Amino acid sequence: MDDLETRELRYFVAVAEELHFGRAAQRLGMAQPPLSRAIQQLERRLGVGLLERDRRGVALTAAGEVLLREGRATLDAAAAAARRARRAGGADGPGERLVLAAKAAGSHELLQKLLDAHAAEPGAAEVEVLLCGLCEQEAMLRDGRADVALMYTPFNSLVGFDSEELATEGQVAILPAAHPLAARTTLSLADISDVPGLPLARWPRRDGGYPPGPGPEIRDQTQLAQLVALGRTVAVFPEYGRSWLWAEHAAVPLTDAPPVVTHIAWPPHSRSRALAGLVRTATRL
Amino acid sequence: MDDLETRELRYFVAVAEELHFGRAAQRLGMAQPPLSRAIQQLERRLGVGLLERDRRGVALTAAGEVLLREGRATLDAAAAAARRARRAGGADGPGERLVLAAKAAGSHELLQKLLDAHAAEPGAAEVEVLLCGLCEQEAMLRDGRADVALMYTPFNSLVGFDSEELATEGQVAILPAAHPLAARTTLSLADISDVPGLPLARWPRRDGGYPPGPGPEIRDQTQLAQLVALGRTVAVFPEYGRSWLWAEHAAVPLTDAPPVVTHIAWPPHSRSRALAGLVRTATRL
DNA sequence: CGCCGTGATACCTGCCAGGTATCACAGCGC
DNA sequence: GCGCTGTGATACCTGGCAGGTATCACGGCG
Repeated sequence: MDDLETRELRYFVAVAEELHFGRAAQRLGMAQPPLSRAIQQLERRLGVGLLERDRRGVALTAAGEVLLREGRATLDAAAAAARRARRAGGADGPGERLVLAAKAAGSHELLQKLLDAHAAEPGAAEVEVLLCGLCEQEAMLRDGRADVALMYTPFNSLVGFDSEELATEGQVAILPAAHPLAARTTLSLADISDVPGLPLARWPRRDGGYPPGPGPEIRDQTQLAQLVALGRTVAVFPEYGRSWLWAEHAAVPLTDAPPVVTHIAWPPHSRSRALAGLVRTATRL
Repeated sequence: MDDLETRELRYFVAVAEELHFGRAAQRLGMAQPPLSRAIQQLERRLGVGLLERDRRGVALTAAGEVLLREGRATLDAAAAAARRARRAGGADGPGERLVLAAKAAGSHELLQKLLDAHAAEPGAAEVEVLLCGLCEQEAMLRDGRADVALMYTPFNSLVGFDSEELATEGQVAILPAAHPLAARTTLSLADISDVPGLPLARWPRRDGGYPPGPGPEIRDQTQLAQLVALGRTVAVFPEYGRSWLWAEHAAVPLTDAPPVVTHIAWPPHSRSRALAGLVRTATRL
């Protein structure tokens, strides 16, 4: 059967995400009629209805859901192909360059040790560090902006990547130093989940949404630090968070929070010497 | 930057595989000049040389190698998107259908048990079994011909898939019943690797090539069975091979061959109820 | 009953993918 | 040396299709 063109997938993904032909067309920088036509053609070629148009917006069919998921993966793969090929050709003079994606709020100590150890290796590839927000490493690996990433389970998902475990650590409660609970030597999740006047901070889920609850929605570490210092919230955070604590903060170990495991992860089928070297260095730390 | 179209990737992959514009064009069902032009355009758009033309054939540059690997993955993803969407829409009447890929020469017992157990589950999805050759399950999962597969490490690679371990077993030497070694109760790899007049059969590697050596190149299990029965070769094979032995064959356990682990594997990010049910059934066997 | 806002249709046009014919060049047999 | 063959590149043309504009059909809503 004839293949899907990435153009068609781009169009479909835009419509499926917006659930609105007009807005999708605008986002794609084109007029609405050709977009409608393109989607109709796609449906005819696949022999399957993708969208349920009912005069008041648009809904995905089961087949549409599948194509949205697989289409996104395909577009990521295409973007990755372009980026990686471009990079492989651009800098063939000084040897390969690696792009390492890491959470900006991640463990500075580990990152520093990894970069130092790698730089000390003879013939090590140059490593560019790409710091990202809370959950973007996965997307960066998938679409080729990064070659390798530091990921933290259970926050990041390792599904679809190769990885090696680097370290395991507990989590702490980060709370205002002045709060009575800050004096405790250990806490449990139950202790901090229903404190009057000190709601539990809410981290974004993988889909970008937030779990329900009274606490503030956290977008980055700075914001969290400020909120805790102001006495407005308490948060669960990995041990390495101790390194950025303010005087107004206190960290108390949590006995029953799930442990956080740091992994180094990379796209499957990557077989470059530079990447292998960095991974080897990392596992030896 | 503007995306790559799958058309361009198809063209490039064809040329990169053939290393010959004329043959590639023929394979693509088009004339050579537009193909040359398309590749030139692609190189200009990426800003990177992909092929080294030197008047006597064509060679891949470093960037070309990268684009070949990533391009194949992208094309597989696109094919998978089309197939899975088509299937998701086609059979929405009787519930989801699953396509299970399994090696034709794999363990019949395990497959039978899995299918029986799954069929006994209430509300189980219909499972279509797709039997394939020696190493095709990976490609089938990647390009959407199958939804889930039984894979055998170390023969299959699990890189890029999610999987669960199902069983572990040893390997046996399969040799002519009349041969003196057939009388032994156990053997080591050293015992069978240099037997005069009985060379070791060579299995295909993952890239489709064969390791060097004097023994015959094996393409399927029937061929192997015939060769062993004729006294022409000895082969290393998982325990489950005992089920298809002929009277002319003997199987002797190998003490130092790597164990074979059976996994059930599926593409990452598959989150269908039907698949989850089959995997759950499999892990409970 | 007009008036939006939705997606679909009709129709036109310019671009580009692809075809044919040909070139430029390197090896090679004589 | 001189064709001959086989390589990829170039020149030029054409048809189809992607995309634009104008408009329709229709459902909610004041």
